[in-house]
Amino acid sequence: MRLSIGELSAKTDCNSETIRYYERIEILRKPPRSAGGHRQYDQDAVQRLVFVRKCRDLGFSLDQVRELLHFVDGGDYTCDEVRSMAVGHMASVKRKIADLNKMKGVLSEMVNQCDGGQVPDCPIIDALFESTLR
Amino acid sequence: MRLSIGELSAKTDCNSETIRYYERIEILRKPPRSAGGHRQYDQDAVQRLVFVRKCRDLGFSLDQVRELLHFVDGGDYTCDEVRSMAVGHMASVKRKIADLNKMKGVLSEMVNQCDGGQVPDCPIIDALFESTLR
DNA sequence: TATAGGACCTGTAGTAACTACAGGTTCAAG
DNA sequence: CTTGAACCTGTAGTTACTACAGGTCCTATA
Repeated sequence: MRLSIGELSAKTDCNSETIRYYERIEILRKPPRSAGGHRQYDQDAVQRLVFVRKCRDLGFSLDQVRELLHFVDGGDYTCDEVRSMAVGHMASVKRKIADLNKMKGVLSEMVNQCDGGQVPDCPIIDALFESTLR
Repeated sequence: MRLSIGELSAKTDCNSETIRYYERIEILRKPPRSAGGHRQYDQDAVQRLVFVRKCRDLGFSLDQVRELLHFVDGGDYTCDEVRSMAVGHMASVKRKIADLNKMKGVLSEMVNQCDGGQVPDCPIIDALFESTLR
């Protein structure tokens, strides 16, 4: 059974503009069209888009997704290759978490300095003016 | 003592293109110019840029920075206002951390499923094809 | 003082990953 | 057969920079 772009959109929780965008940048394949030019998707297209969205949800870039799809499409990948991409990505996720934790620490320290009164002179602003970056 | 854009750049670890960009979008003030048209910065400009960079390092958006600078410039702010911005921002940092931790969890689970051998069929890829998003 | 070459100038375009139109066509229900 | 929702293409906007191209200025050295 063929799906319109709107139906695919609903099924994958990915909006139609984004689907067309993915097609344009060759993440998704060009689907067949109806007589009037409307896109018609099959089950494989659903699978592929689910794959893409899941990768995106996990923070992979579209370039990384393209690479993963290339593995899948070619069928010529080894578990090793995929695993090392995943491990590398995990490392970058960990770095981001560490950075954000550092931010959180500084922010909470700043907020704690501040009693939140009505005085027009704020320890948070003062802290932001200090030139000791990080 | 007047600083050239390159000197300001070195002092604040913010590259010259970015400084000009900040001026264009009215985060930094237009500095006076030399006879030949080169920008000349003073100590206040250094302070202001340090403030901006520190905010950015803490993850504030440029719009938020603009708002904070508006407080500072006007002098008509209360600690309450600033504090509530900081608290709001901290909440969004916490959300990001939570999201990334979720990603990390899923990634590490996927990676653990995989022994990283040479077989061309990978549990990570399989997991990415599963339609259960999040 | 002439000159070389680094630093500076403006303006535009590119990046990532979408999103939001405008202006037009097709589809499907009544 | 009509109507209006869904679809089509193509372009431009978003964030926070970065990277030129093509030209001008500044300053240290000969």
